[in-house]
Amino acid sequence: MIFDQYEQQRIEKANALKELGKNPYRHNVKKDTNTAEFKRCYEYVSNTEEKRDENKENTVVGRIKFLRHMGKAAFAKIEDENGTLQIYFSRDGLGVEWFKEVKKLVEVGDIISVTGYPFVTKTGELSLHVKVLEVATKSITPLPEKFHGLTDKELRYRKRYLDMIMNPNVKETFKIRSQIVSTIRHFFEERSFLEVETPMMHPIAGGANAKPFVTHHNALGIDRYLRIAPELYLKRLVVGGFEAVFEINRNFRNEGMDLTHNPEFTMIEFYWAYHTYHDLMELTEDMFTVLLKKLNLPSKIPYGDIEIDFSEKFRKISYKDSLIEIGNVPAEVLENKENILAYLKEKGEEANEALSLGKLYEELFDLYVEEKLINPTFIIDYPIDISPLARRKDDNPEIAERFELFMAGREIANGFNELNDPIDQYNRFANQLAAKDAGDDEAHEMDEDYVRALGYGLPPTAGQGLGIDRLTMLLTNEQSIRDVILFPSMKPLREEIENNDKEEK
RNA sequence: GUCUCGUUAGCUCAGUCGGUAGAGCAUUUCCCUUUUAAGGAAGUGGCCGUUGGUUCGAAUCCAACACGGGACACCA
Repeated sequence: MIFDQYEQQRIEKANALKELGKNPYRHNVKKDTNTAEFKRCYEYVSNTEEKRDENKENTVVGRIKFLRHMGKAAFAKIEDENGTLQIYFSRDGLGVEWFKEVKKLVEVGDIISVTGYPFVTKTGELSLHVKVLEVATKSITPLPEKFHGLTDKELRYRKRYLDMIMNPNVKETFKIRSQIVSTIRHFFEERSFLEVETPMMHPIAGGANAKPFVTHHNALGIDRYLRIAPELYLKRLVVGGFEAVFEINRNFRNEGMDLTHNPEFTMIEFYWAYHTYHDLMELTEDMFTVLLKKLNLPSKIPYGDIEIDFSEKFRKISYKDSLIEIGNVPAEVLENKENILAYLKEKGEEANEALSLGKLYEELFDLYVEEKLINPTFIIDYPIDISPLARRKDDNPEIAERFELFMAGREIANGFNELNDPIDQYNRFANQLAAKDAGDDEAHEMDEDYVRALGYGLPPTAGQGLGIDRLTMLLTNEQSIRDVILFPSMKPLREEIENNDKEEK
C-alpha cells in the first residue's frame, strides 16, 4: 500500500489534529438534524428582518464538498445523505487559535460536525453560522475535481463509494431499487406468499438453460455449482406443502457480460399452487400497478428514446401469432422446418439445420419480434421443446402453457404452469441430456431427486421468475445493468492478478 | 469471442508535421470577515496504459498485450 504525496500531506494533518488533542477519527458523533431538515425548518429566517435566528441551535454532520477561504472567514458546503448545506465559519466564531488550525488542517473531503444557528447570506442562501466545529473523520484521499467530478465509468463502477460521493444522484437510483424490492416483497406477503431461502450451492445446476460457476467444498472434496435458478428447490417446497412461496435473491450464470447481463443478478421467483399461468399474468399486472403507484411514476414512462405505456391492459398474443402479426413472417413459412430455413436464408440470416422446429421459431422470434415489443406484452403458449419444465396444453401437446412478459423490446418475466407429471419430466430431462451429448452445453442436467419429488405429487402449480435488475433499469430509465447494481462485476486489474499469484505461491 | 473507439498530473481534458510535457481544478506558500466552480500572487506535481519495433530522435508512426466504453455474437 503506497500513499502518494497528497495523501502523505493529509496524514500529517490528521497527526497534527491528534497532537492538538482532537481525534480525527471520532465515534459517537451525534447530530440533531440533517441538511434537508435544517433548510426546511429555517425557511422563515429569510423573511425576518435580521436574516438570522441566534436563539436556535443545531448540529449537522457532513462531508465538505466545497471550501472557500477568505482570510478570517470561510464558507463551505457540507453534504449528508439528505443533501447539502452551506456553512459559514470565522475567526470570531471559532476563536483565533482554533480557526487558524481549522484553516490549515480541515479540507474538502473531511467529515465535520458543526453546531450553530441559521442565517441568510447576502446572496440569499440559508446557511449555518458555526459556533462549534469538530472533525469527525479526516479524509486522507483527496476527492476528484469539484466541477467535472468523476465521469470515468470504469472508476465509477470499481469505486462505487467514490461515485456516490461525487455523483449524489446515483444514490437515488439505488434508493428506488430498494423501494422496488421492498414493494414487491410486501406485494407477495400481503397475498399470503411465504418468503423462503433455498440453497445457492447446488449439486446439480438446474432450473434454467445456462452455464454455471463451479466452486469446491474442501471438507467433502466435491464440486458445487452456484445456482443458476432456485426453481427446482422452490417446487420441492410446493411438493412439501407450501402453497405459495417466493424467493428474492441472486442467481449466477457463467456467461458474457454486457448492458443487460451481469454474472450475478437478482430474481424473484414465485410459485402458486392451485393457480394457473393466467392467474400469474393477472398478478403480474397488479404488481406493476402497485409498483408504479408506490414509485409515483406516471402510466407512460420514458425509457431512452421510447416510452412504455402502462395505461392499457397488457396485450396477450400467442407465440405463433406474434411471429405472423408482429414479426411479419408469412403463416406458411411456419408450417415446417424447411420453409423456415429457406426463409431465414432468403433474409440473409444464418440458419442451423440441426435445430428443432421450436428452436427455429425461437430464432424467428428473437430476430423479428422481440425488439418490437415496446409496451407491456404477454407472449403466451410456447413451443414445448424450448420449455422443458412447463406443462403441456391438454389440446396440443406441442405447446407449453407458458408466457413471457416483454417491454421495451426486452424480456422481463417468464412464467408457466409447472410440469407435474413425473414421467414426462423424466423423459424431458432425458431429452435434455441427449441435447447435451449433442453439444448443447446449456441443456438441463438430469435431476433424479427432483423427479422423485414430483413422484410424491406436485399440486397443480404456476410459477414465475422476474429479473429485478432489468425491472429496475426500466423503472429508473437506466440503459446499463451496471448502473443498477452497486458493485457490478469487473475484470480484475493486472496488479490484483499479480497479487493473487503471489499469494498462491 | 469479434469489430470499433479510448488510455497523457490526484480529477477533467489539450497536445498541430515525429524535435526538451501543457491547461483548469486540487495541492503547497502568501493576501483577503457574506462567498457560490469565490478572487489575486508565486510554487510543487508526469513510467504520456505495458512491452517490443521503425527512426539520429516517439506521447505522436507500427505491432502485440492489458484494462475500459460502445456495437455485435452467445445468453435470461
